[in-house]
Amino acid sequence: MSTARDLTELEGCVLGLFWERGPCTPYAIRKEFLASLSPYWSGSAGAIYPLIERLDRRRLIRAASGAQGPRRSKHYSLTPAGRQALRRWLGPPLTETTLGIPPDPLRTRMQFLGALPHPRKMSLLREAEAGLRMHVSRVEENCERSRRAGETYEWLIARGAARMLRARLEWIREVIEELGGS
Amino acid sequence: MSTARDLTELEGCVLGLFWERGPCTPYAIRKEFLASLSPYWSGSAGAIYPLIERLDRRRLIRAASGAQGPRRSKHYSLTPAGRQALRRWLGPPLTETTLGIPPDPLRTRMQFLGALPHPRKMSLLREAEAGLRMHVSRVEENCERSRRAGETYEWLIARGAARMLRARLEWIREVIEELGGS
DNA sequence: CCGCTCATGTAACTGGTTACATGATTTA
DNA sequence: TAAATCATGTAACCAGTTACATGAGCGG
Repeated sequence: MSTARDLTELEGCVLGLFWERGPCTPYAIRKEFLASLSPYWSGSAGAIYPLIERLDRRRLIRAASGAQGPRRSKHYSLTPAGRQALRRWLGPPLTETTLGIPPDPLRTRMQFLGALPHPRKMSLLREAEAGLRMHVSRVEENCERSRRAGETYEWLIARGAARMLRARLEWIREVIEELGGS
Repeated sequence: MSTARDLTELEGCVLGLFWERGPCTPYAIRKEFLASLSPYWSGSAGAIYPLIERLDRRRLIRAASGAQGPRRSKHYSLTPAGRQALRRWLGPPLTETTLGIPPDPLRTRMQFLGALPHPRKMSLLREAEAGLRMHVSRVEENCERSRRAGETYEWLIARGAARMLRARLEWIREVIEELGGS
């Protein structure tokens, strides 16, 4: 039963954050996204606040009854239904969208590389390599930091991101090698 | 000059396809997306047709003047402005969004794995491993096929996807190893 | 007390999804 | 010729973006 509309990535993620940190304010959630290293999570106010309201209306979170911190900020926390929705969102089962080839705007662009004159093509590739190298090192620092701090999950996540970035970097090098003399 | 609104990923990609294949019908473009191995590209009619119209209105493509194939299908082709827009979209420069940590719904979920009871957690991980393995082998076949056919770009793209999937697979194994005992 | 940033919101827009509709062509 | 599927669309909806607004609290 319960065809209660599936959660979006952002919704699932917000529920997850409420689970992770217990009662907290919308802004605390929002900051999490603002601080994210991935540009995918914008944390724009126009996304978060209406979303919180939605979750509230669906009784997946509720304004924490107990007295809260300093002043006038509404704290929300996960309801049992919310916890269940979170688990459902996590899976199993995992969907095709979760497991399949993830989108990658860089890869997409590479497909049409031939539309650029050779010099520009090469400078694009060099820029990509440099940028990726920078991102890799930044994420790997992060990785190291959370490992030292013993935050297992954070560490695993950062590691996943690092592996992905490194795969992209090695791939770009392969592309350069392949197209270098064309 | 020309603050002509940036192209979306889908728009850029469609221009790229017109570049790749020359004059063709909206449906031919659409089929390309429908055939994609990545679930990210849905190829829904409601996305493609209005988009084609948009590109037409912006003079980035135009209905091919010459006589076309069999009957009553409008062929479009890239205009010079369209070609330029494509190159601009490709870069350089590359944006943060293009180079930064790409979104990965699987990685996102892993962050909240702790919300699942241990057995369910493990079965989720096993499902992920199995699914990824399947995807990897499927994409690697593709890779091999295009290598044999000598389609350099297709091959590079497939290779990028394969590397990404393999990175995810290895990562999931690492997660399993790390969490296996608890 | 003045101004800055915090925290919460909202209105307008936009690109993409879902689901349906419709003629044209092919196939059984 | 009847049924299927090709090819093109469209209407309603929806989540997220951009840009603006606002009051509360705090630091000079």
